[in-house]
Amino acid sequence: MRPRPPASGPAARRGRAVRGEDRRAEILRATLEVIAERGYRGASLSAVAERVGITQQGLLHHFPTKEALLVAVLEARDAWDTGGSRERGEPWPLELYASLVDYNATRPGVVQTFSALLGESVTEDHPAREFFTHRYTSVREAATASLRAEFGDRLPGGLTPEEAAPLLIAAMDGLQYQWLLDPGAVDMPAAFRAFLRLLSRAD
Amino acid sequence: MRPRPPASGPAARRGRAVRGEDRRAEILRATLEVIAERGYRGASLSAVAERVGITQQGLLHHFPTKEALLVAVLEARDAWDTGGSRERGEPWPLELYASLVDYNATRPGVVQTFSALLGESVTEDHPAREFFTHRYTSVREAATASLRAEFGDRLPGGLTPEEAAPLLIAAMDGLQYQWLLDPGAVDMPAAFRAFLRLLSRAD
DNA sequence: ATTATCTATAGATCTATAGATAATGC
DNA sequence: ATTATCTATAGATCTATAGATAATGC
Repeated sequence: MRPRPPASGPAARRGRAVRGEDRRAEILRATLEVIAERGYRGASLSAVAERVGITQQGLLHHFPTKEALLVAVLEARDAWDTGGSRERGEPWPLELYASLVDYNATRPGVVQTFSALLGESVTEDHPAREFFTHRYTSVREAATASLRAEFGDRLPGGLTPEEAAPLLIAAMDGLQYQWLLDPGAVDMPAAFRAFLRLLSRAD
Repeated sequence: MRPRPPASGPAARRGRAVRGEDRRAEILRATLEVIAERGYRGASLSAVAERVGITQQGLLHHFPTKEALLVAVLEARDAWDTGGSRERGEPWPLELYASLVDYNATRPGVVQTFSALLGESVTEDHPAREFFTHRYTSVREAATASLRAEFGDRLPGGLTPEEAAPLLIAAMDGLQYQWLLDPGAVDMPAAFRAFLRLLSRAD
């Protein structure tokens, strides 16, 4: 993110060129929307451009290829959940994971974009594959550190932090799919807190 | 599945027409492969046909549309994991879920097909969406029954079977993504058994 | 006679390039 | 002068339909 001139009112007024950074931000937002609706492979540049109000060729002025656009989306969203934003610094307390799930329950669009991309990323040569592979390595490490800070080398349930961390992440991701498919059938935040109780319970 | 004539040796000999049921089975197998590699939206009829050794138009003789092909794949695979095969009858013992995860760890292709479809299914108007929605309802019910059979109305960890069931499914699915992205980093069967210990441990 | 498969092709897309025109900032 | 955007278009696909030909089963 480079510095940019002070905001000059609502961008993208029809028929007027918009400064690069503003336009880029608009495009990234529109891309997130379209990916949520159709996935990356199903997201056409035209659909994104239409939502921004420019032509597909105009869009390619800002991002030279479709893949570059996806990479930019992933970088701009490097803070996806517990992913990038917390590489360094203190480990999150477990309560913060629960808060994150609460927050996600209020923004199905973002969760849907993330879940659609994660699903696609396991297919061959998918441009988000490496991103997600690295992200999960980093997220598991972060969760391990959180669990160790909370419980030391052995959780009340008997697992080590290294054993519990992938499960904590899996529970978050897996619940998201169930919730997206049938929001009325799964109380995602409650289920995740139940999982945390399971981990924490001294009993 | 209708009855079919006894198998007449390796099907699909080049330049020879193959009987309907055999050909259909070949096509479904090839479709599973291509979906694993490219997802459903990325899977072209030509790619499937090429793998079977016929033309794309020849494929459409057996399945009139691409969507009909996907539906047939889903129906043929209605036994996906704990999905369809166990609608009725005795609930599975928990150990059988662990065995299923062990088994899945030996067939990444099937897991990848499933995971790619699940990911796509949360996008709009995806033809597998309804299938997965129903499947998860059924799988949660099955898991609830298993947990109740094993522990009664309260698990050792303090949860009810209804609370624990979505977590059990989420753990399976979530671990699959982590494992597919980085098989060396996640011991999927061990992690899942750790989750079951967490649920079961009386302590 | 029916089933399987092929060739030909329509009609929609899709990504990307080339080059012209318009708007903006110095 | 640079940036943003457009029109035109190439070249690849993609799904699906129409109709011809070949193989199979009765």
